[in-house]
Amino acid sequence: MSTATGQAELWASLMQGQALLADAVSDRLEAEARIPLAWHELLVVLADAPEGALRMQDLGQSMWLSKSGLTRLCDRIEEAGYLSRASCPTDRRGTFAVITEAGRAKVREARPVFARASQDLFLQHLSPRERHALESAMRKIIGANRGHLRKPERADDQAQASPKR
Amino acid sequence: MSTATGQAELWASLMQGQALLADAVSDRLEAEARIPLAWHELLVVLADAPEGALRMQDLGQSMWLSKSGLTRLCDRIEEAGYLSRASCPTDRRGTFAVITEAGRAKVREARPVFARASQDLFLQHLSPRERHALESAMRKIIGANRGHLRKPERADDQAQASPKR
DNA sequence: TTACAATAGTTGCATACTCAAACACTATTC
DNA sequence: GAATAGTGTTTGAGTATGCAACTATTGTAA
Repeated sequence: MSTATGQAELWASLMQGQALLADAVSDRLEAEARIPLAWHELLVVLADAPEGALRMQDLGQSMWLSKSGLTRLCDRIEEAGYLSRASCPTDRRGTFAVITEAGRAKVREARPVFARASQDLFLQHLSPRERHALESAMRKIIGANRGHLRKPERADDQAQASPKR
Repeated sequence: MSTATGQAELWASLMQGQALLADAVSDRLEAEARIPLAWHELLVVLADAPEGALRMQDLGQSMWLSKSGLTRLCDRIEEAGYLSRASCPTDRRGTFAVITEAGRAKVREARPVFARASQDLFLQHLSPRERHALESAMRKIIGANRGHLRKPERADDQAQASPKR
């Protein structure tokens, strides 16, 4: 019977908790490793990629950002010296984002900070059961809304797409 | 055995799922009730307040926005005619945000749309057990990070607060 | 009652993001 | 082998947000 009001509260707790958590981790990363959370996320993807290099397009798939958002994020990171761009030899439209040595050093510095923050501010407060339940629930939500990915640029799963306002 | 890599994935699923969900609900609200999610959230708070009126400050506590963010959000909603400002008679520094009749009408229109979207895109995919687990987990996270609320303006729970960058 | 600190709200500036249009190439087709 | 359509990335314009500084008002204290 706590279902009537519980709906709004479930929504609120998810929205607020995620925001609060992201914010707390972000601040800690910024304080202890002097790097924004988004930079860290991008650089980690890059650092783990084969040559430390990825096409913008591929990077975009991991990054949950619009194309232009990714371009500008890379601009900023590049300006800070943590990545550089290289044009693709086989397809000269393409651009590679390549992590620099400074970028790798920053990742080495930041990754444990992130892990610790995530542990302290997040994982530590959940039992293994809860972690599992949370991940399972979130996966279902992701699955249910997968079709909503606002990336009209990726033509793959765009069958009969309506223009959408 | 999925605990080692699972940490990163748990984080990712929470971040991505929340974003995807908020986005999907937001789009639906915009499509079916022609109102942004943030407006809906603010107007619902206002509609449920005693006289349909709340001090900016009190609104701010429910809204998860900085003071300036709230000011500007109210500016936009006011310009659309869904709320109006009234200065407080007893404390002339204060401003009330008051929902207008148009605002109430919009809330009547939007609230069921939101409820349906929330049902379809979110609640429907979770069993009662999962809902409970999700809310419990998120509450713990909120509790653990409560001290992080980036609102230095509220002096209440700021005991020994360090300046924080 | 003048001075000083605290509070409520708004404004200027800088940042980050999206959409849509532009640009630079590549692939296709006649 | 030009036109045309399609892809990959960047750029331009508009919007939302936060921080810090500012205005206006209230409370406190000499």
